[in-house]
Parts: sequence; C-alpha cells; structure tokens
Amino acid sequence: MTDYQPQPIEAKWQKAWEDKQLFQAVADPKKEKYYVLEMFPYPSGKIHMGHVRVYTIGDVIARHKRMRGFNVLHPMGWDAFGLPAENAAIKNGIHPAKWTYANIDEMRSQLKSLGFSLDWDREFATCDTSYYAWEQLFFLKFWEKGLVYRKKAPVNWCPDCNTVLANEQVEDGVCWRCSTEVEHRELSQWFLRITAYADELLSYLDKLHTAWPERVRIMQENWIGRSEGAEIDFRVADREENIRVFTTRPDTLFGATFMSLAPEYPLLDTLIQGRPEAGRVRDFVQQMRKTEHIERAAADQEKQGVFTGAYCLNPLSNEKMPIYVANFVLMEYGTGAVMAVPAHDQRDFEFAEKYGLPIRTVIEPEGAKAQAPDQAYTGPGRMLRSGDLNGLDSEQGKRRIIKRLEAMGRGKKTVTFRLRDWNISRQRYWGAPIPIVYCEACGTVPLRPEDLPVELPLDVATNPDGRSPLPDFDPFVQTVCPRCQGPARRETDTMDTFMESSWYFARYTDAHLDSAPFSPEALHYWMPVDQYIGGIEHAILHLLYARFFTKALRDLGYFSIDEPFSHLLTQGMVLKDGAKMSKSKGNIVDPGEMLARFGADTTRLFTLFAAPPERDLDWNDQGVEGAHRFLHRLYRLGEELRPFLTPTEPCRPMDGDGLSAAARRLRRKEHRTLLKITRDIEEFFQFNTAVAAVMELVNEINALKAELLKDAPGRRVLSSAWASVLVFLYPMTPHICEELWEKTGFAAELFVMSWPEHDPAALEQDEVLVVVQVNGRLRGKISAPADVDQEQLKQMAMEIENVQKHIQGKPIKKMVAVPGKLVNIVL
RNA sequence: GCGAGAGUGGCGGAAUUGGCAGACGCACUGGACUUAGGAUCCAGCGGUAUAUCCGUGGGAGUUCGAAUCUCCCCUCUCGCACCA
Repeated sequence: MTDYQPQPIEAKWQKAWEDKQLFQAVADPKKEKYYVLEMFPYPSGKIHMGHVRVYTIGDVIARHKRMRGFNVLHPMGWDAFGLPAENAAIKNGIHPAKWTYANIDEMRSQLKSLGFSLDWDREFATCDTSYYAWEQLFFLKFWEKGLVYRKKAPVNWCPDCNTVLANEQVEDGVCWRCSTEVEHRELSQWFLRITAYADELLSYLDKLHTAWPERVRIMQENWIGRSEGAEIDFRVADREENIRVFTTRPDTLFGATFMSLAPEYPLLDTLIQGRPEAGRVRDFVQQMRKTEHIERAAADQEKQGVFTGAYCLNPLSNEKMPIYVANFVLMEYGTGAVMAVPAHDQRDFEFAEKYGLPIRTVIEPEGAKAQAPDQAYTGPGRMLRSGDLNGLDSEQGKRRIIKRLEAMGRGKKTVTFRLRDWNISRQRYWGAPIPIVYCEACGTVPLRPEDLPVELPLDVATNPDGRSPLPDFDPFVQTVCPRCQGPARRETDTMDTFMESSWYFARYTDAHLDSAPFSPEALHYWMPVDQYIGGIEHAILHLLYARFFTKALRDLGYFSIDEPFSHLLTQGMVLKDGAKMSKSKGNIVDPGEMLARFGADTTRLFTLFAAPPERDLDWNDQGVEGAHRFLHRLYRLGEELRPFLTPTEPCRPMDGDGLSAAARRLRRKEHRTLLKITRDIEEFFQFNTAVAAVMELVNEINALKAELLKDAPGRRVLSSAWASVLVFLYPMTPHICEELWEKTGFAAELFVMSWPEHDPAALEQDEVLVVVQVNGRLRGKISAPADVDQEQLKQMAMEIENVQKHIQGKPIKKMVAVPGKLVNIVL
C-alpha cells in the first residue's frame, strides 16, 4: 500500500488538464454560460494567502458549475500598472516592466501549481500595449461624449507617492495605499464625469439586491450620497449679488436667522470690500487655509466663524440676515453657502449659541410640548412662525415653499450628490499615457484614433526621488499636433490604474482581439460576470469605477448590459494570530511553503474548511495538519477498499429492498450529503460545512465498511458512496480525487463527470428518531416507524420510563406531537 | 452620533424551517501498537454540586418548545460622519 504523496499526484493531473486544454472556454450559444471571476492580482512578487483563498473559492465554483453542465469562463490576468513596480525599480535598479513581467512569471507558476481551473489562453497584463491601447481609445470616446474634461482644481496630493489621488482613494485623510497624510494642491487634472451617472449608479444598487452584500450596497449609497432639497437664492442687502444655498429643509426657511459661507467662498472678497470687518475676515480665512483639511473636517471641531459685516435678505420674510464665514462650511459640497437655521440644525445651533445669534423655532414635533433647550430639533413636525404656512405639516411645507420660491424665481427643487468626478491624472511613470497633446496653436488636442496607441516608452530611467521621468524625456514629449502638424507637447501624466481594472473583465471575453476592444458576439455571450469574488476593500473604489465604466461603455455602444457583476461575494482576510499578515509583525504564512510541505489540495482544503468565505480566516498551522491528515486518511481508505470496489456512478440508483440496515444507512447518508453539499455550494457558498459534510460521509464509510464488505449489495452501496465522496470533494481538492478515481478503475476521468441527482427513495427511513420532552426538556428518545401517527407517537412517549419518572403522576395539560420530530408533554 | 454585522466549549466554527445546542475539525485526556512517537488506530472531551441541575453576551417577553422571534441593555468589528 502506497502512502499519499501530494506533489507527484498534483503535477500529474495538472499536466493532464493542461494537455487536454480542459479549461479553455469556447463560446457556444447552444450552451448555458457561467462566468466566474475573482479580482485579478497585482503582480507584486509572490502570491499570498489572500490570493490562495479568493482563487480557491472561485475555483470551487468554476469546477462545480462545470459539473452542473455550464459552459464556464474562468480567466486570469494581471493588474500590472502601478506604483510598487516603480518603487521597486527605484530601490533595486530594475526597470518596472522587467520587474512586473518577472513577477507575473513567478505568480503564474504558483497559481498553476495550486491547480486552479483557469483559462490561461485569455491571460493578459494591463501594461501590455495591446491592452491599454483600447483604454486610450475609450478616453477619446469619452472626450467626444463630454465624459472627460480637464480642470484646475484643489486635488489630493500624496507626498509619498508623488501623485494625486481620487477622492475614493483617500481614507480618513490618508492615502489608501501608503497611509501618508494627503495634502491639497491646485493642479490642472483630467476628470471622468462619473457624476453624470450618479443617479443610475445609485438606483441600480436596488437591482443588485440580495445578489450583492448589503454592506457593499450601503457603502456605495453613502459614497454617492444623494440628497433631495432645494436651491434658494438670497439677495445680498444693498448689492446686486446673490448667494445661493442648498438645503434639504426648505420648510425651515422662516427659521433662518443668518448665513454661513465657506472660507473659500468666491464672493467673499467682494462682500467684505471696504468694510471694517474685512481685516478680521481675511485673518480667519488665512488661518483656515493653513489648517489641514482633515482637521477642519473633523466633526468634533469647535464651531468658529466671523461676521463679514454684510447682510442678505430672506426671500420669503425679507428679514435681514447677517452673513458669517464659518469653519464648518465646505466649499466642495452643495454651493459652499448654508442658510443657518439654529433651531433645527445642530451645527447652526452650536454656532448661534457661541455668537449670540437668534434661535427661532419654526417646527414643532407632533404632540410634544417643549423641546430640549440645549439642542436643535431636526425631525419633522408642524410649522409655526412661518406666516400663512403655520400649522402645516413640514413635509407639505417643503413642497409649498419650493413652489413659492419657484414662482418668484428665487429657488428650485434640486438633488445634490456627495460623489465627485473621478480625477484620473497621475504624475507617475508606470501607467497608461493619456492620449492628449498640448499644441501652441491649437491648445489641448486629443489624438485621433489612428494615432493610437501612445506607447509608454520603456527606455527611460526612473528618477530616484520618484518623480516621473516622462516630462524630461524628449523623445516622448516632443510631438506634432494632429490638427495643425505644428510642434506640440504630449501630456505626461498617466491614467489612474483603476482605469485598467474598470473593464478588464469584459476584455477576457475575447482577450486577444486586435481589431477592436471587444467582439460583440463574445461580449454578448459571456457578459455579465455571473459571480464576482474579491475583497471588501474594493467596496467603493474598483466596484464603483467598474460599474461606471460599464454604463459609460454601454452608452458608447460597446455594451448592452447595465451592470458588470450579477452576483458579488466578498471574502474575508486571511489573518495569523488574529492580525493581518505583515513583514513587520513576522506573521506571514507563505503559500509556497505550504505547497512544498502539504501540497495544493491540503492548502485549498484548509482555506475552505477553516471559516465561511465572508469571514476573516485565522490561519492555524495545526488546522492545516488536520486537513492534511484527512486527505491521508482518504487516500488510505481508497487503497484499502480498492480491491473490493467496482467503478460505480455516484449516488447510483438502486433497489433498496434486499439491502442490509447498514447498507441502507450509508445510502441514506450519501444522498443526504449530496443534498446538503449542493445547497452549501450553490446557495450559501458555505464551503466549510460542505467539507464537514464530506468528512461525515467518510466517517460513516469507515464505521460501516466492515459490515458492508460482507455481501455484494453492500459492496455496491460502498462503491457508490466512495464515488460520491470523490465527486463531492473534486471541486475542492481536485488532484487527489482524480487520482483516487483513476485508481478505483474508472475508464473516464473524474472531470467529465456530472454532478449527481439524488434518489428520494434513498432518503426514506423505516424508523425515525423522535425526541421526547417533558416541559420542553429532553427526557427520552424513541425510534418509531416513519408512518406512525400522532396518537401512537404520544402513546409510545408515555411508555418511556424516564418520562414517567418526570411526570411523577402529575396531570398532563397538553401534549404536542410532531411526527418525525418530537413529542412534548406539558404538565 | 447614524447605519450594518457579530457575540455559542480551551480554539475555528455548526445548527439557514422555532423542535436532540455544540456537527466537522483543532487542541487536550486515557488506551492500543511500538526500540521510539510530533505517525497510526480506539475511546473520551460544555460546566458543575453528577441530577427532576445549569448552559448559546445580560435582562424581560411570546410559545408546548427560543442560539433562532419581539423589546430593553452591554460588548466587539466594519462602514459613514460638521454633507447643510
């Protein structure tokens, strides 16, 4: 009897699969497709346990769906542009391209040795010119559609990465990648008009209901931040100017007692001109400019402001309201001006308290007598001190006031979003060039599609300080204007690498097409991605950008779908000792080492078994050994049973009569396990319980094998159960299953098997276990014929000695009997 | 502060329909085999006062019956947060 040796088995089957081109997907309209995709990796060097986990989950789904008869697309590629390549280049003197492609080679071979059923024919790296060329084309199409524009704006600057960042890439004021505090700079940058799709990005989240985790939907909702309200114009007293505010509470207009402006408000200079307050206002603004943005934006910051000396007029009451500059008003949101209603907004309340401004209640909560004097009432209610609108419900009041303002031309109903346009300019080298030139005569000129691609020059040396070498590299910069043929300079910023990941999933459908970004037929057949899997860290970032791109490419005529990912699974992190793995903590588990010690099947099995996919997984070396032991036992069991088994289809239909009790028991377990695993995989993605269920089945085989080997029907049941174990386990640990399958003597390989159907007859039991309770507590168990009725059941329950003991002759108030489940005797 | 999720043995976790709490595995204990055991096999393994007992963060409730449903509270994780 040979011992289980994973490495040769795994190498053998990986080669067999590759030789047969088993996982190369071919579009076939006659077959139902299933597109499963995990977020593609950044080629950072070697794969880590997080990769092992996500690709294992995806592989189980891919292999399972193939057994279910689907035409499965399961591709892989590389998110290959980005800063680490550049930083490594600076540190080690290797060119980013060389570093990247070397890493890809290393990681590809690691993924292959994990036995993932990937279609490697569709592989590409986003730094391939043949990939990003199409992205440059999209940029030009977006330009034509007005979806891309250049603007000078205050932007997030990461001093460590030496580049700007989009709003989504700043978390709590620090860079998402390196955690350096972000600064603000005024720069001319390229923006994608994602806000044009704000409404659709929001409303379609509802359609992803149940198919996307609620957490992710809520995070996107918050990020998009839609609020309904009104824009209202306030005339500045004694001047021509207007101040426009946005408010969600037009119903509180009569309670507005002053006006607050952001320190950056453009009109401010004009307002304070020639006033005695001008000096103080300028000092305040100066001070605010110096304060870092994060600090200013903190909610616990004390309210501060200064009076400008100017007044504005309430459009309905004509009341004179003093205009303040306030630290808590943000120029980026709404109009940068806020009508202050201290009685009904907590911030305005605190501000009014501090500076002694009037607080006027105009909304009274229904039924309440007095409101708390130390805070604002922000709920709905009945209107008062609001002229002829007194007594009206505040919701109605909103509509009435908006109507009135609209009639006067002093306001209108509007919707405001928190979402900002996507800044895609990056001042870094290792990215896709933006296809724009700056011509002395024609200004900013987009290239023509026939000028593409703008190749990123590879023969440049990176700067030690991280600055992009592109602006100093004349062969790249110096060009001619496509419009006038005069001298022009190329744009030297590159595109945000999130651009590449916004459409890669669609490119896989025909990955090497060179006449167009997509083939319409392939796109139509394969898209959308049926199951997408990745980390929660992209809840907003990548997943929002990809949704936007899908809609934008749809409106350019490329796509016919609205959403890229029908179902989303967000897997948890892999931890060690309760903490994220990191070099500094020294708690890294290396997949390479796991493969060498235990093999791919053990590594896969443990990551599936240790925790459900959504939860964090704390790596446990002893747990891995447990998984390894299970495979050893399985292998030994195969060797032991082999001489007595005949190749038999899993969950084989057979006549139950004439089977021994043990045989019927195993057959029932086999079919129950099929039902459980099918549900665990297809409905809940609960691979941990699916593994547990197979372990139970194996335990049952071990317990009953001696009995079953005694007669031919028993051996048939055993053969079927054994085949089932291998089929059930195959999506999770495919190599050992193929090997044992072959050793069992099957002519065809396991990968051509389809997922079995269960036989209802096999689930039937002659005797069922019924629990007997007295007052809800377990007091006995009886084995009763399956078809016994309630009355008989009650009678049988009463005959149990321990039950009688607990009844102690007391009168029985009630008896509940659930056939097949329990009897409860209530005293 | 708001929103979402979670809290079950020494540990990871199971119970997805309200019906045997602790599946499966790890760790641990005892035994077998053995020159050896960090291999393998067998048995045990929630607690204790060992019984008409207690037990799923705490408290109340609904129910014949609650880890599961309702209400209140506590703790933790994640997200959002001067967003007008």
